[in-house]
Amino acid sequence: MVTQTLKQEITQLEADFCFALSDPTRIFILYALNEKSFNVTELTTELGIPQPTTSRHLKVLRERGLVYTERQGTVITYHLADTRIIQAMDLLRAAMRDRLTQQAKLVNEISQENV
Amino acid sequence: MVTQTLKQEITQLEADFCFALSDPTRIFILYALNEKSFNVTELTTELGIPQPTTSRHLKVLRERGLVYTERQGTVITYHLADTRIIQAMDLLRAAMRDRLTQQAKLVNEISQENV
DNA sequence: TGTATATATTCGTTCATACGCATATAAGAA
DNA sequence: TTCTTATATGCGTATGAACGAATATATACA
Repeated sequence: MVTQTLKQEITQLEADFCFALSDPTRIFILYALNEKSFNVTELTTELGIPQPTTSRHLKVLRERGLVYTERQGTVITYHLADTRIIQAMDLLRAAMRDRLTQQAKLVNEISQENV
Repeated sequence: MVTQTLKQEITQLEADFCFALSDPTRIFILYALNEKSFNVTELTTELGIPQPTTSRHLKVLRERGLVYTERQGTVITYHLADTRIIQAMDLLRAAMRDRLTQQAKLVNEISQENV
């Protein structure tokens, strides 16, 4: 079936995309790039990590199309490819926040019952 | 600095959340649960994978709060915890789709130039 | 050409995940 | 209790990612 294969391809792509988002450093980079574009050295300073590490994370984001680059001489500036990525992250964060609040409420209720 | 630590904690949580989304099978499960709730056996049939595999994926989703469960006798029904997860995925898919379209356009233009 | 700066890659190691397979646990029914 | 069905977990293995450290590549400039 084509449909089945297509479905698998899409979810695979989606998983690839999400994988890029599954690292704190990369999330941080994306939020930073949402504010303004940065080059590798600037990002390295912002993150306080070794430059090779920054480059490697950027490679992951670049290869999967979450960021794109622009070269000016030796300096390569990284840009956020699509603001919907941040919008998606914001939605997830909102869902996450509500879950934590709800959990806290539950814990509270249980400790009340045990008084 | 508290702010720095807090920021790290949030991005870590966010990464955890995104990690749950970084597997095709789990994405498939979430879309399925967005249509209606399923128990483990039903999902196993839907996915065409071994039952232990389904259970393990569900565990990942459950532990990170993307789904929740309800027990009726021996049957455990899984529910999507928050529809914003699907909304976020839809945003990412839209961004992904546009990126692929744009790539295809570029490839096209390049092959035109070479005629 | 050589040098300096910016960025990317390689290598080796460590750690985490996914999966198949077998098995364990949980709940209901006989 | 035993049996059956539903779900979860343990074990061993293979694969993949992250990272530190060193090094390679690329561009500009003298």
